[in-house]
Amino acid sequence: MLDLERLRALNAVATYGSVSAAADVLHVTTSAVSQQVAKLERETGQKLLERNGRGVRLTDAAALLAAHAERILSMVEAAESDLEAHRGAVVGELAVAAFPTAARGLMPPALSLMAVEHPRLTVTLRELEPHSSVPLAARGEIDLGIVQDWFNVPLAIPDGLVKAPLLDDVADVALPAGHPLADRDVIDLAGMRGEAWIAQSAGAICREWLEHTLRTASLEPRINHTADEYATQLALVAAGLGCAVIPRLGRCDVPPGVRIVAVRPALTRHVYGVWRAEAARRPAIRAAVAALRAAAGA
Amino acid sequence: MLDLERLRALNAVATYGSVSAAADVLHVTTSAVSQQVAKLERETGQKLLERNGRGVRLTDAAALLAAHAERILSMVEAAESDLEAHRGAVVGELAVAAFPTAARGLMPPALSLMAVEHPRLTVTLRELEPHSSVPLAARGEIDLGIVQDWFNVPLAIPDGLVKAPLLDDVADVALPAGHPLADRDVIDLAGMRGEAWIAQSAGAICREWLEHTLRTASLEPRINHTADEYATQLALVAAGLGCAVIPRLGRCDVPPGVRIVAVRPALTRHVYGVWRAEAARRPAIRAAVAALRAAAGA
DNA sequence: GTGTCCGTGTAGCATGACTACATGCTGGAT
DNA sequence: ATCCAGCATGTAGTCATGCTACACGGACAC
Repeated sequence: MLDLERLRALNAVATYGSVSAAADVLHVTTSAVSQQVAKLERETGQKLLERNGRGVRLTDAAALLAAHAERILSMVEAAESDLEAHRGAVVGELAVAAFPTAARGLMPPALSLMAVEHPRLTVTLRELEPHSSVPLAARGEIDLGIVQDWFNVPLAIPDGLVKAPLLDDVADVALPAGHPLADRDVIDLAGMRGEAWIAQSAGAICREWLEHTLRTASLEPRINHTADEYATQLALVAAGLGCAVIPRLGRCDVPPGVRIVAVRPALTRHVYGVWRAEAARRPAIRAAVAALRAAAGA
Repeated sequence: MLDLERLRALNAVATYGSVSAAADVLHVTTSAVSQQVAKLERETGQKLLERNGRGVRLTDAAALLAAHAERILSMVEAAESDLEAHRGAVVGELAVAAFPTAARGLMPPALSLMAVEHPRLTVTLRELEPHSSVPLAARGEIDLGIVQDWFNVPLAIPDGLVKAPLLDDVADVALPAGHPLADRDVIDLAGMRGEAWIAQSAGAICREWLEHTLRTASLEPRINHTADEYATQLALVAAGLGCAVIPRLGRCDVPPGVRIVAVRPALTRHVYGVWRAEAARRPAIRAAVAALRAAAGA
């Protein structure tokens, strides 16, 4: 492997025309330059300098190598300045995971914003539930996790992760159009005693929250159908098979036969970002959080 | 000024994912790699590696610098290759790897030829399967790899490597002398339904090719003995334990009790050389390829 | 010839890169 | 909970390498 310092010596000789001028420029003695070029000759197996009167002349090989050296050295310099410019800049790669409704309701505008403001940052998105994304964030497999919890069921965040709120999202109740409460402007949960519910399957955060919330309101949860995707839940509601709680964030079009009614007091979930404490200073993460908040406010 | 060796260390860490893997590839201790990167951190004033579990992860700055390093190192290599091409003389060292039958059927005459025509070139040979030699060639640990694939199962060549065909080799079937088909001049595969086969162990290129070929001919591969060396396969055939596919290149003496029969259509494998694109102009490589082709034609 | 300029070779010193070994931390197995 | 293996980092010592200072030899000008 060629050595950069030697290439620099050769290039200086080529540029300034003599060993002594090159030595001046490089702030070393002529002897040092001479030795460097001599080593380059030994390494490449080719004669590079020939005596010419009181000075030296470059051989063809030396001219060729010096031309390469010129380009290589300028690339190295570009790398240095790029690295210097990077100090505090938003560049590189950022792996983000978001739960489904955030992935479609929050990420697209945030990604667009970042693409404009930080074109040198490559963001990759995975749709993951918090119980998957939190451990992945903890061990650094993703850089940023978009997670949620409900106001009355906080999500456990392990040590080493920090979180910051992004937005609060309100959920409404979806009722079949023919339901007695379907035309109200707002209802309260206590009025829903005895209803059949459609919810996520057991273990999902929203399911556990729903059960917990209903029990808190002294209603026994009766969940007779499960579907992880809200579009499916809405189709089940439209078929008159029960009620469902549908967050506003990332809500899809509501099919005919479904009425959306607000709940009092509001059912609120908190959406926030989590990332490794060690990575907290990464400009990319700060930029992503800023973009997510801007997208949430819009 | 950044140092090439340090960039190489960082790039190896980026490429191979850990300090210890990089140390292996660079043939130094982990301590050396760690110290090199630490110095790079001091020089650039930026953190490059952070601990991540038992390993390390690259910071954004490190990823950026590694990407630059990749390009710079490839330019340096191109400069070396160009300089060698300028000289035109075939001298120096050339590390070649060849799969077994090529190592004995193709390399000896090629090496003899090169010894005569290019006495100042020192060629060293390693016997390696393509799946070993291709990555070694990709990272420059060998200069030239002699690899093979079968006409119907092409070998994947990573970016940065170029290939050139050397010869096409035909394989025949080895049968026990008492086999009903043993006295044919030529047979076709479809006539071998139900035969027991002897082949390389699982994972070998020839083994996978045989299974693929038999399946293509609607024959279920029944491989009841495995042996990586053809001499062993032939001994098993001689003992009447099955049939085997034996290439002509590098074929050893056929023991008594074995008949070699051609197959129609011919079973053909392609043998070619692979080397790094950056080194393509090296006269040593061009000379080696020429010698290999001469040896193949002889 | 003599002096001056320039590049090369040699000796000695200082820097720095590598290895061997010890240490610290992590994650999985018992 | 404990032990163990894997990985990275830190330290001391050795060895290689680059530098300077200085001596030397060829080339041009007078």
